[in-house]
Amino acid sequence: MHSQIPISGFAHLESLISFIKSATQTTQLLQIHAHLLRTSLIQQSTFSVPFLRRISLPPFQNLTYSLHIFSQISKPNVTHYNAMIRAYAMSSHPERGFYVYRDMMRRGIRPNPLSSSFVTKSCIRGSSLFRGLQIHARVLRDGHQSDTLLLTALMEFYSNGARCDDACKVFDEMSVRDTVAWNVLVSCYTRNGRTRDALGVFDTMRSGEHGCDPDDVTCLLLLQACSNICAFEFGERIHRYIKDHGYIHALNLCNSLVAMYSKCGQLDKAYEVFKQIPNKDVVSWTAMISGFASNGYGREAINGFREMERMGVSPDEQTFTALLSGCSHSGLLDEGRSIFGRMQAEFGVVPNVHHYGCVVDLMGRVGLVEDAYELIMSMKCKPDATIWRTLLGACKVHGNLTLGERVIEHLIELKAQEAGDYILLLNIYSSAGDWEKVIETRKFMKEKGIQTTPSASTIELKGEIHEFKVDDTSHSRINEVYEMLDEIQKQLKIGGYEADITNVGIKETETRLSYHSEKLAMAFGVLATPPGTKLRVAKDLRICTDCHNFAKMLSGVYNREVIIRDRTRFHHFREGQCSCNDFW
DNA sequence: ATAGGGTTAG
Repeated sequence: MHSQIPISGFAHLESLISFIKSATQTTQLLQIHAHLLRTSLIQQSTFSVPFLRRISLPPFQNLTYSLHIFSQISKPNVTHYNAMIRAYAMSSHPERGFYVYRDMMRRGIRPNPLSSSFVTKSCIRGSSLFRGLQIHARVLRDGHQSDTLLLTALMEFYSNGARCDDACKVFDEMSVRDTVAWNVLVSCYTRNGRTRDALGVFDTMRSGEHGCDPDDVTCLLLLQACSNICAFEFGERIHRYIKDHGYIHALNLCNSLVAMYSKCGQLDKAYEVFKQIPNKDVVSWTAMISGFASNGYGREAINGFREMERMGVSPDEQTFTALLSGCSHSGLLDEGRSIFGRMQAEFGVVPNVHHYGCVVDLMGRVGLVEDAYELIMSMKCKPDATIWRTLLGACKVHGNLTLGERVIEHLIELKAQEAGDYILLLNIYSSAGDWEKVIETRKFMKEKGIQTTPSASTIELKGEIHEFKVDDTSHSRINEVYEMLDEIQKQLKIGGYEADITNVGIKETETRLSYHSEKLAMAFGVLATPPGTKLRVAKDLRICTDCHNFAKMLSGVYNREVIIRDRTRFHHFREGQCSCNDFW
């Protein structure tokens, strides 16, 4: 035995507690356990609760042991129960926390706010909606609705179940809101697709009489939100806030800043932050490489990788995903293949679906669609829907009808076919002139009730985010936008633009042409900004050929730089050209 | 008296 347990006397009891709290080895725990049993101190929650805590939390997390201790306590009180609920909530059987909670009430022990807070956690981890609702009802009945920490847990619960409105309701009814509560609100908004509302919190949380200051976590969450919708100016504001509040030395925030600027198409800004990070880790390097890659600078991504090697930082899975995607976006076939080969041999990174996906994209891009198919079939890991979709996209570009049909079969087998897949197939048929199949597929889609989900595009103007969807008329200046769009179409026609009729997404509605959301966003940009202003649009799906042509023409005719970030990459339009070589 | 929270940084 390395250290001795304090034997007796009141003064020693305190050191016993600290001994429990600092125990790092199982032998120590067993020793303490024996002592607690011998002295019957185990019956006192002062000792048994810290002990339970110690063994149920990392590094031990020994649930069997926790249960054993719990059974040796003759009259467990609330705190004992709480410790057990918590242990279960954090275990791989979170739902058992609820059983303990119920058992506690059966024995006539009233749960306190802390019990409810832990059991809510167990519902979150176990995704048990109904039980969570029961707990909320009980919390209200027990009059615990003024406990900020408990209500925060309940917000998380609703946020986790995609019930954003309920989470907001809990938040609204909170009497005291601290920074953590606000952070949960931000996280709730971003996780449930309400990015603009998330950004709005940055200002609302500071105003009002009980205002809270955003902390490092808030900044991290908001930077993510900015990345999602290309909110560059907003991102800059947060960057300033980070500097002003002394968070600039936090590595996670710096890495997030690099990612945010990259995802807003501002590589220079990303690099500026990147080069000032003193202790760059894998994440920093990967963020930068990924920034180069998605903005179409495949060579720079590869150079970045070399530099990273020189600095002695070892790459991981995600570094290679970034690198390979850079190769595919820039059409660097040989480089991509070489990296793919070195990856496992030199760095011991086993290729995953994403890595294969990039190589498939790379091969598909240069027309090696059959080879890409063979590669997918030879994979050790199970092909996912995305990789099949990548190949389907390549089939569309190269007009490979038979392979396209085979790929759809695989998607059907995975039960993962989406509207977009059929749209691609439709496009393959229509560009091949096979109208019979077009009609057939359309009919099939209608029968199966496959509907196209309207995609959204956002554009930021003076820090304010404007969102557009197809046929969406909710924007306050929508009529002007449509007028402007008609005007632009007219101008572009003079320049030789023609709507791509092989594209199925465009249809006439009763009143006006139906435009893709990115066109609406661009038109709004032209309308609402002075001539020459750069337009930055973010889109949640991939841009289509027609909109791509439209943007190219617009950048020339209107002399505007346009940046569109779609689901997979950036398109920098300038003087009638696009930086990408995405087969358009 | 004892006891609690938010972030998969790429």
